[in-house]
Amino acid sequence: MDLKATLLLPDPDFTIPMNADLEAREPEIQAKWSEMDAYHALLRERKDCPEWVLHDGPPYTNGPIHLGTALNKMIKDFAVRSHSMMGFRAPFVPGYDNHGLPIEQAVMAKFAKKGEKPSVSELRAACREHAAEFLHLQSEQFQRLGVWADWGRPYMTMGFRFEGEILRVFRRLVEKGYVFRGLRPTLWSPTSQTALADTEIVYRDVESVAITVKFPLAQGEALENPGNVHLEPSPTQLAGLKNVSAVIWTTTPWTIPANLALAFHPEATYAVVKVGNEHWIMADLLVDKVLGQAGVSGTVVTRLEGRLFDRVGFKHPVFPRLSVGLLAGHVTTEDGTGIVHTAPGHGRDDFYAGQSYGLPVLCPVDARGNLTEEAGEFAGTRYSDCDTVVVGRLEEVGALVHRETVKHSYPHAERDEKPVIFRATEQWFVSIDHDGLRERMMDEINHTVDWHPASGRARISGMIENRPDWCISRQRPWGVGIPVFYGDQSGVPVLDPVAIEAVAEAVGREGSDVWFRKPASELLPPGYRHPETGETEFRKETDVFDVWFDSGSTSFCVLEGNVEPSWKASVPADLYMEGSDQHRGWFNLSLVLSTALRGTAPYKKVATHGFVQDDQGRKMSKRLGNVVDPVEVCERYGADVLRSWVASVDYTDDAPCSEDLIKTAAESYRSLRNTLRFLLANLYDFEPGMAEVPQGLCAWAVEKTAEAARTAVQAYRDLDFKRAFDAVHSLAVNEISRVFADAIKDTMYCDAADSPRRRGAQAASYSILTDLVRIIAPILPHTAEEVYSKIPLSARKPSVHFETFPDAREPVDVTPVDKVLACRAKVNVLMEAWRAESGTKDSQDVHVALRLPRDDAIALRAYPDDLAILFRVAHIDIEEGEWDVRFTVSPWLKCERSRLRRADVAPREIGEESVVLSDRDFMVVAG
RNA sequence: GGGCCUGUAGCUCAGGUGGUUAGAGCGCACCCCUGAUAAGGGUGAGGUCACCGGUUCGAAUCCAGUCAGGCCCA
Repeated sequence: MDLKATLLLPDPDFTIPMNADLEAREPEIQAKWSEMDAYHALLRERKDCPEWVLHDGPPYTNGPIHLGTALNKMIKDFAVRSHSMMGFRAPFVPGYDNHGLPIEQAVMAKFAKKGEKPSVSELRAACREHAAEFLHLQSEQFQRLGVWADWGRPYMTMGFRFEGEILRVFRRLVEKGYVFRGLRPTLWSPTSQTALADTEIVYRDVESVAITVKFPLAQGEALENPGNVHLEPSPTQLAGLKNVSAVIWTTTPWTIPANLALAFHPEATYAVVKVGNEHWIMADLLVDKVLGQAGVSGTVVTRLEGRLFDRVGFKHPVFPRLSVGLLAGHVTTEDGTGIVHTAPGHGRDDFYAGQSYGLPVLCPVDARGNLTEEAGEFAGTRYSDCDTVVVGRLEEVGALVHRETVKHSYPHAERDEKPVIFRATEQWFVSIDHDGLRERMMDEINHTVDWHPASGRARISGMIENRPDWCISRQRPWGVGIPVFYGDQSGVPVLDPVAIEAVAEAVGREGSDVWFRKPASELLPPGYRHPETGETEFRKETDVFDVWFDSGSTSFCVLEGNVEPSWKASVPADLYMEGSDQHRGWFNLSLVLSTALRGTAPYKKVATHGFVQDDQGRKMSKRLGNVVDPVEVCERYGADVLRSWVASVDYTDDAPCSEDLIKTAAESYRSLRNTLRFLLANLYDFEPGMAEVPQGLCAWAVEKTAEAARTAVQAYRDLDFKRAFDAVHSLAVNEISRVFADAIKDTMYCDAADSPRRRGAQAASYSILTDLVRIIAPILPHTAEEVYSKIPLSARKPSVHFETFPDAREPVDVTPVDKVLACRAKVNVLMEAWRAESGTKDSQDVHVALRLPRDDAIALRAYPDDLAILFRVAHIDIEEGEWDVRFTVSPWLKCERSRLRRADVAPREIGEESVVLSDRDFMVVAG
């Protein structure tokens, strides 16, 4: 007879297919989600729940997504989905960062290709279009990853209302007195009279005049002290020495008139060299080189540490002015003299070094590159002519040690290939020390905000402690115009909240183009008068905001709901989650604006992730050909496989990825999927409530699942997705597949359909499956949904993602079964050896005579299920005593139906046929 | 050059307050099953815990340094 037909085998049509075919299946599932508007439906489902807000940091819309942006959005999705399943109402509004130089340059390149020179408004329109194009592409790509978010209403920094709200953030800063105008060195093109960004610079080799110059030690004469710097006495080592000078070297003689300081390295050793009747100070390591170039000889009189020159007064070689000694880390002893001529108006290092000593930003060079009145006797000289004028004067006063011509690389403007200069220009700043802002930020960092990993605190506090005032102005066209008017005659800026609000309204309505399009008279309230000068004619600021001002404002523009009411969420947000580079970026500037205006950080917790590398720890780059494209992975393997990869790495560190690692992730995904498939395949004739979970192995498996669920939920709470996934995967492989699934097969297939034992095993499978599917849902949302849709549930939500995690129950003591399994492992090792020796292939043919200590024997005897099934053998005898195992080949017949050897297996008559069956199988078949 | 971080089996990762033969999953090898079958089960081989010192009765674990890598800055 056809015994196979009498078996209750798993139904392959009922369960999920083994071949996941995710690349086709996932888009179908996603289509269902968008059909039911799952994101909003879930928020409605949780409308009375406590809120948990992850505020999205906006990616820049200058290209398609890459693995890094994908990883970022996926772990955010893990966090949002898991918190929703913890019972929170967890909205997620995705955002995009649209303004800024990279887009502008990409667009300029397009124009250049066509040989066109766009006007500002044409350029801005093209930038907007470019940003919108990639915004839409990124949105599609993020959705393909399975990320749930308010995709229909994302925030974008170029949105009209968003732009208007940025201006209101500025207005509030002005009201509180944080905004000021100051000088700062920028790369400046004297030929086109404009500031340039770093990326618009190319470096070319040029020949420059390099000079070595002496700055005499100040000897108490009356000198102008530009920053009113508190001076320290000169080092005792110099006492009694005559004609002492610090020696510097520079390739920009035109910056000598702007010199305000001499920078020493605190840890370098400096030598005092007697040359004739003079004493020259220079780095010890460079003495030979400097003297050699100058063509003089000298002897080292003494040596001293650089730190001793802190705040020591020197004298400008030409002007009756102090040049103060200061300490700076950027000083090197590799070239020059080890003492750096410092002109805060003409160099970045110089500027910051000067800032920390309170020096003014002296910039005696105008927009065309000519020296100004501030350069005293040099006024009117073109900067490039200083090579002769200034150098000649230095020679005259006897300050010039040496003059040479050097070849070195020097910045040039990309557009006209002409040299550029560092020149301090007027810029807008946000003061970091106004109203104790810096201390208040430090307080938030150290006492209020939670950092994950904990090292984030140290990292950002170092940056906040040392950060200079924030320069928020950029001399660019693609951004939000800084809403400042200048009196047409006086040039006095208007920082008036009323005027700013008027612009904010117009921009919120018509977009930031309006600032560039309309004259001041149409932007200001009718009859507006300059608050200070009373003027009625104005011109507009041409600078735009630093893009970090845009994105730093999101806690106001998005979370406060002023731009879009439905975005309104609790502030501070529960979590910000971005790459660790954002300690300097978004976390930093968001903190500045929020603490200044709101008095608190915008976040309760900050989590950071590392960067994606290849599997050899190298950066991903097109050149190395080691780039993994997330969209391509979705098409070839599926989003859930990519998400498995994410869950397999420690994202707080750099994450390795490669084709091989994706394949590994796919394997681990398949093993989990197969366990789900098996559990589900045996539920085709089951309904919840048919049976309770029986004691023994079933109760054990259910408890192991509950344990894994507890671990996973705690891990989700800790944002430790790897631990959550590991817990589930390890359970599915070790406990469920290897033990439980294997042991219930006989019951499932061979018992009568309604046997209590079979229904009990189904009840256990059902319980395990419904737990598992919820625990994996945040990481494998498509697979969870697919399985969930097929489970014969008593109460069904519209989606598995509307469920909550399994409730934590009291742990059940399953140590008796653990003990049995430990014995099983021990027996397996010995049996493996015996089988090899005896040539017995199948463990199902083996009788085991097991002698073991009392405790173990009790556990085995108390095991309520079939021990032989669990051990995959024909029979087990148990006696107490010293550990010993004997194996023999079973003398019993093999049941033709269940393929088990048992004592009761014998030939039976069924109709005309004789079939070898066990009692159980005979009963089932004979009915 | 500075700040922060990382370096444990072929791969991805675990290894509170230092203490028995350093663990897991994947991969690999061998074997079994062929009623989860482009599946499943059993067993096993793999590690100078980056390197070099130090503290200690004892260090993957603490300290100093070196090397390599990453992010940010200079």
